[in-house]
Amino acid sequence: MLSKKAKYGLKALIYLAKESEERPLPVSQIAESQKISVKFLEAILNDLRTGGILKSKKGKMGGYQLNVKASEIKMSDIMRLLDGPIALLPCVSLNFYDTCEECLDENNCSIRKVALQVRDATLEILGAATLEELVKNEK
Amino acid sequence: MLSKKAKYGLKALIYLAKESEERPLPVSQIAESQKISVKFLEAILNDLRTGGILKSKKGKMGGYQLNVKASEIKMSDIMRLLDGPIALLPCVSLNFYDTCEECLDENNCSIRKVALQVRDATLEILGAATLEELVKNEK
DNA sequence: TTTAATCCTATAAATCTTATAGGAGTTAAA
DNA sequence: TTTAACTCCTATAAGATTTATAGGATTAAA
Repeated sequence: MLSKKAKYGLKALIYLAKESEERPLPVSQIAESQKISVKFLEAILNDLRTGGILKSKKGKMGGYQLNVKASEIKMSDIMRLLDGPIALLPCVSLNFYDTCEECLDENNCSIRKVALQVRDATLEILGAATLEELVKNEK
Repeated sequence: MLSKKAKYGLKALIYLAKESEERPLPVSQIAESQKISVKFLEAILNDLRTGGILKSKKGKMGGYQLNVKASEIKMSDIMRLLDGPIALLPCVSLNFYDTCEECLDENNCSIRKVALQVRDATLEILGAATLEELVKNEK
């Protein structure tokens, strides 16, 4: 399940992609429009900045805006930054690979093989779902 | 990510499907073979029994065994029983449907549309991954 | 009657999620 | 040059979930 953090982040990014052409938008405005706690959203947008998806401008008239084109931001990128791994198992994660501590034989694990298929299918869909697409599909 | 509970449950079921023809196996034996805490596994197998996947025999010489054929137990069934919803959002869950509390307009949510695609793709794979298949693919 | 099981309830440690609070630093505008 | 409106950083904490552990009631075979 997506965490609230990820959902809030996604909604905020969709709002940003829709509303902002050039000027940055303050957290307070985004939070109000999406009914999100300002302080919580502040932390989320900061994570997205650290992750390279947003850029910020400090001080009065400052705020956040996209750091790259909406067509280049994948839903999988956003989810990874805010929720961590997408895969069902660490041993099939592309970006957060780790062994399963309780695994007795990784090369020969049938659960792993299924998790690999799920990962590939999921990433294909989440990769096609760019922020641009998400905005388009929001009527 | 799969929880340890789900991983343990899956491993235990694979072991049960492989080892047991007719007689039930005690939790202690399964736990030892898979290096799982006996008490924890006890709770897990009980959940699987309540969910209809396992049946149990009490008392001496008792234990757990499959309640239905391995070919009829899907990985998605097991995951639902032990970890709950498979979908990314409650609003696209088949078995645990609920509205997203923070959602302002469900019918018009582009995140939801993607989550729906992911759900369908995931369930297709997890549905094809029956316990029988999992056992086969364990070399 | 003993032994080996499941099954049930309670408790708890650890970790993760979802925040809240306060203030330091930065910048535009008055 | 002061004020107002921002981001950014750290700390704290409540609540939920995960991952167990403990003890004993109940059941059934030997």
